[in-house]
Amino acid sequence: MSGRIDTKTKILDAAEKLFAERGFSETSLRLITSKAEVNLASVNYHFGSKKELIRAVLARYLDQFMPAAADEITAIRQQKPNASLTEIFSALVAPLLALERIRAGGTRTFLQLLGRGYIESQGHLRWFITSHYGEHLNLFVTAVQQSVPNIPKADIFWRLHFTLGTVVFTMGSADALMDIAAADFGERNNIETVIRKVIPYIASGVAV
Amino acid sequence: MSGRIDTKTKILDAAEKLFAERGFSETSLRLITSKAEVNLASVNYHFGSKKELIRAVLARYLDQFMPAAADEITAIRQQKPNASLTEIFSALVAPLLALERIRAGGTRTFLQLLGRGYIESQGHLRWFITSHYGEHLNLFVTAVQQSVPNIPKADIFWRLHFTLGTVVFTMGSADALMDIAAADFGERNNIETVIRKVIPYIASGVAV
DNA sequence: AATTAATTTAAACGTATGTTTAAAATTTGA
DNA sequence: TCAAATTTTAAACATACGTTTAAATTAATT
Repeated sequence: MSGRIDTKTKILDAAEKLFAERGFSETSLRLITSKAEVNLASVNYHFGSKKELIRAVLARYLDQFMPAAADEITAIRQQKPNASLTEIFSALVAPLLALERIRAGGTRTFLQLLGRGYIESQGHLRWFITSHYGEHLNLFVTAVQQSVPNIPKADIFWRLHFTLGTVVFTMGSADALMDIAAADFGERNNIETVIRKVIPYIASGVAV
Repeated sequence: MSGRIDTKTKILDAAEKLFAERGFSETSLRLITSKAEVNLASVNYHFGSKKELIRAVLARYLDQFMPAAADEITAIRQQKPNASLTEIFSALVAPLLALERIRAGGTRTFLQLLGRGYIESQGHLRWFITSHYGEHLNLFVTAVQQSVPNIPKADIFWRLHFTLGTVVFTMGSADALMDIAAADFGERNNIETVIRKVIPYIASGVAV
C-alpha cells in the first residue's frame, strides 16, 4: 500500500512539472515515467489513461486551492461586507502562495497548468473544472459582483475572463518575462512580486 | 508556376485554420494536406518542414498587420502628440479588423495563432516575432510610454505583457465565451464587439 | 517538338506515441 | 505461513507522426 501511494505520487510529481513546463501533449508518458523512475505501464495501471492523469494532476492543486480560496473570500465578506475589488483579489494571494509551501514553484506550476488546461485541451478540462468546483467559482464571482454592484453582470463575466487570461498567460511565460525584466531593467522578481504587479492591473480593468 | 502558388496557398489556408483551432502540435500534416486536398509530401517540398510551415502561416498575417499597425501608430502620434492610451490601443483595431477582409475570421485566427505561438512553442516563435518585427514593436512600446510618461518603463513592460495575455487568451477561447455570453446574458457578440470590450480593460490596467 | 526543370504523387522509412498483455515480484490478510 | 490480491515489470501492439525517396506527371524553356 505504501508502495502504491509512493508510485502514484512519484508519477504525479514528475507529471505536473513536465506538464507545466512543456504542455500536456508535448509531454510523453515515457518522459514522465523515466523522470519519476517508475515503469511506463504504471501510469495506465494507476490512472487508467493519460487524460485521467492530467485531471489528477490538476485536481491535486484545485482540491487544495479552491476550498482555501473560498474560505478567504467568505472571511473577507464577513469582516468587510464592502470590501474593494483589490481586497477580493488580494484574498486569493495567500491560498496561491500556500501552494508554494507544498512544492517549490507550486504557485506558478498551478497557474501554468490552469492556463494550459484552458488553452490546450478543447473544453474537456474546462468542463472538469467548472463542474467540480462550480460552487467555489460562484462564490468568487458573487463576491466580485458585490464589490462593484454598478457593473452589469455580463461585463463582469467578460472582465473576469480577461483577468484569467492575464494571469495564466503571464504565469505561462513568467520565466522568460522575469529573465527579460532582469536583463533590461535590473529587476529581480519572483512569483510573488509578479502577482503583486498583476493585482492592480486586473483590479483596475475589472472596475473600469 | 500558378500550380505551385496554388498548392502553397491551399496548404497555408488549411494550416492556419487548423493551427488556430487545435494548436500546432495537435495538428498533423496529414490533416492539413487532406483538408487542403494536396499531397502529404507537398508540405515538405514547399516549406521544408512543419516548423517552417508554422512560421510561414504566422508571417502571412504579421507581414500585413505589423506595417499597418505601425502606420496607424505613426499617424496618431503625428496628429495627436498627446494621444491617450485608449487612443493608442484603438489605433490597432482597424489593422486587426482589416485582417477580416482577407479571410473571414482572420482577426480571431491571427490572435489565436499569436497566443499559441507564445505559449505552445518554447520560445522559438517568440524569437521569430521579436527579431523580424522588432522595429514595429518598439514603435508601439514607445508610443505607449509617451502616452503615460509617469509610469516606469519596467512597469509598462509588465503591463503590456499582461495585455498580450488578456488579448490572446480571450481570442483563444472567444468561441466558447461568446456562446456562454449568449446563453447566460442574451448577448450577441462578434470579434469586434469583444475587442471593443477589452480595450477599456487593458487601457485601465496599463495606466493604473 | 524536344529537353529540361519543377511539381505532384504513392510508397516507404524510422521513430515515437498511448495502451495492453502476461508473467514476475511484492504486499496483504487469514 | 501460505494463499490471494496487488503492484511492478519487460515486452509487444497498434497506430500516428514528420520526413524522405524515387518515379510519374506537368510546366517551362529552347
